[in-house]
Amino acid sequence: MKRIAIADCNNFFASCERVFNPKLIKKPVVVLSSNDGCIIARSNEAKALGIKMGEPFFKCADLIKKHNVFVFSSNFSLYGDMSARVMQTISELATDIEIYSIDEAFFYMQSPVIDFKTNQEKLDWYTNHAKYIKKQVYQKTGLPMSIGIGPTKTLAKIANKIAKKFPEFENVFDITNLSGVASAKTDHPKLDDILKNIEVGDVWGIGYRYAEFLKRYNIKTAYDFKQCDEAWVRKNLTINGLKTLLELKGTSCIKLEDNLDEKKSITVSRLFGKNITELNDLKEAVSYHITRAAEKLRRQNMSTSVITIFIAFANYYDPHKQYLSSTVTLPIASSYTPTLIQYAIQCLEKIYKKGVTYKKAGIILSDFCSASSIQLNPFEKIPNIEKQSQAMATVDKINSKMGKNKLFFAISGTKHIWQPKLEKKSPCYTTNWHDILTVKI
DNA sequence: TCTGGGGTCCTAGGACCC
DNA sequence: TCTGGGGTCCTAGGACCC
Repeated sequence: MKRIAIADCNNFFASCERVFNPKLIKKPVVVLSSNDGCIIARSNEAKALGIKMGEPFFKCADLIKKHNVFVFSSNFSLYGDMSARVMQTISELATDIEIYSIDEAFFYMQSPVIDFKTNQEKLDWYTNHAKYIKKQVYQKTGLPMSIGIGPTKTLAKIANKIAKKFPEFENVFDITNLSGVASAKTDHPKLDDILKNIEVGDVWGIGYRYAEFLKRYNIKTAYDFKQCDEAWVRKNLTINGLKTLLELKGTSCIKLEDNLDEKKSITVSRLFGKNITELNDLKEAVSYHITRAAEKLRRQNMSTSVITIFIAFANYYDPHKQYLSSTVTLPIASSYTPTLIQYAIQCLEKIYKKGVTYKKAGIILSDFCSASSIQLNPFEKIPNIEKQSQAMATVDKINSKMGKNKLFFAISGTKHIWQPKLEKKSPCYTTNWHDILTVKI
């Protein structure tokens, strides 16, 4: 039978930095999120120092200084490029690859080998083949990876955790091959032992909220969850929770997907460099975000018919509401920046409250259709789509040649007092502070 | 005009993932 | 306890239609 494997690169961003800088080998390395925010990747050495994932940078600055940790600002063009090479290598050795994130891919494995003595597939084939893939990726990219194998995506994810945790497995673990006893059966006692040692919140699909909820019912481990009543899970954790439960029991419910590269929505949002209160400043920010999103949309050759805008309060004056949002459905799908800005501003005006401070604005485009098949609405004034797309193509061309936002819409303004802090405060930890690689995305 | 039942669409919010 | 940004999916409730 087919196995599902999940491969992911160990400490991906930190490992990418290392590939091009041998000085970093065996040294603690961290990578920061945009806006200097927080730690988003750590090498094993940095983990060993107790630096936590997602920790705000300023909180661990002392620790970083003390242990000469190498700090990098994130460089997404580099990571994207490395990712493409990793995925290319895997796809040459597997069928039906699903690129799940920048550093993870699911793929199927099917043993071509039959053991003639027992008339069964050779169980070790999966582990050996995964080790081969891992080796190839390392040879071609210099990036270390781990691979977990299971009968379902959820169990493969658990196998992947084990592959990472116990060095004796050399970063490859097949949960369908426990002590050489057969295959994809999931009532193997050893599997239950594994699940008893996995916290329920560490199961793929069970997040912080559900984990807290389940703990109130004394469901603490993956094994406890596996014993739950299906109807109860369906009722309290929605259909997705039920799928997770069934997957733990060995029934595959979450299939591999192919064209994940066609986005169904596009979000652009940023915290402001400083809090703002004025409607005009919000308009500038929203227009700017819409402009960026529309560029992405056109690159996908899509038009959108739903725009959502949201603004987040700087202060929690209402614990139940941290932001305001408004959604509009366009009568005719569009990718024409001025049209999208016009609708977005209408939304903004609807929700804006005077006398409140805001820390963030964002926009979401959704419900796409192909730019060439826009449904016209007989009751609307028909836009000259041909002309509009020519105009946008020209703007896009100029901006891609001359630099982002060289040509922009007046409403986006020029003051940009809302813009995020750009000064990448390089804490000069002298000897170990490296030039930040900042590449325009 | 509020009397039954059924369906769809939209919106807001909540959960999850990396 | 959300620290940043970008995604997907599900559900409840209201509006509206026949």
